[in-house]
Amino acid sequence: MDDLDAQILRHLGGDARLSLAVLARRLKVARSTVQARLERLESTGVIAGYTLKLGEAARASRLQATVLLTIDLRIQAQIVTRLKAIAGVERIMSTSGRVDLLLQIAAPSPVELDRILDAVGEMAGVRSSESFIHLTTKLDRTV
Amino acid sequence: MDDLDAQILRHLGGDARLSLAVLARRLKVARSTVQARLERLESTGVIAGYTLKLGEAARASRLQATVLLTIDLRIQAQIVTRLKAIAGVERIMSTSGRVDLLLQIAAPSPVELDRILDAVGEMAGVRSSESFIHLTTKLDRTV
DNA sequence: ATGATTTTCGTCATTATGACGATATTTTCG
DNA sequence: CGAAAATATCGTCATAATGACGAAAATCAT
Repeated sequence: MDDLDAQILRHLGGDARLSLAVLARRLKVARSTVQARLERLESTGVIAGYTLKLGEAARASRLQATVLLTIDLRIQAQIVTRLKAIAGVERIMSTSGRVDLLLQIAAPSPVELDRILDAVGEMAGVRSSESFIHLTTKLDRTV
Repeated sequence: MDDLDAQILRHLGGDARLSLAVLARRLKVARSTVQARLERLESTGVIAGYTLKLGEAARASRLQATVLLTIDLRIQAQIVTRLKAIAGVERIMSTSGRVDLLLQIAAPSPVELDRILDAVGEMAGVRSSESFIHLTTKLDRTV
């Protein structure tokens, strides 16, 4: 993970569909160098994959929410497994702090979001849940 | 936004570096059709961009945190502007619920993370802040 | 220093891209 | 309904990018 790797990550973080050839010209190295570097970054698990960022036009039909959960930690693994089985659950993180798990949820409609939030809140082992519905995204420069 | 568009989004969501040609073969339409569709999805703002997902190998050297803020809503715009100026702030969302803003923060070290959290917490107009440091990512199928 | 290992480079055959005119399909409205 | 207009899809060029791989350069260990 030297400077060249970092630059590759930064450029692809900005536009993951950049061609190897263009990237190589920008970084002023041979195309095959970038190709080798990228293969290594992928195979060593530095890069987990490539995805797209939806714009406002698409987010309009997508309600999102963040949920804080405190749970019975003895059955955390079980809870995580059951959360994964819910389609709208997009991210699950364990945290240090007042809560144990942090979820990010997406649903196509308020009704559906409500259904998911209920399902999560009433799951066995979930002691408390608090949810925050996303209104507008003011910034998103997620890597 | 018909079914073909949705399929294009789904495939590129899974792997944003798929070539147009491969994508077209998978969807069994002409490559130029996918090309035209994709150009439209991009120009109409359905797709905001393409980015990469970092794997555990890269996340190891990246501390992340979620922060809940209640603020003086009269100067929300100003606060958002100042938050954007902080390098580690990756996402800012306004929310309905007990808090006003939800931040996602990333830093290369605990010291740096602490510095950012302090800077945010002591910002003028911020009434209260609560932060949750991410320990492990149990699931990430963010679109 | 020198042999081993890793990294970078150049190049070939194959495949993908951008551009665009030609069909086909859908929409509009008399 | 049915013809004109507008969209969408397709096929096909010339150009560019990719994957593969051997050769040259740089780095590392002893």
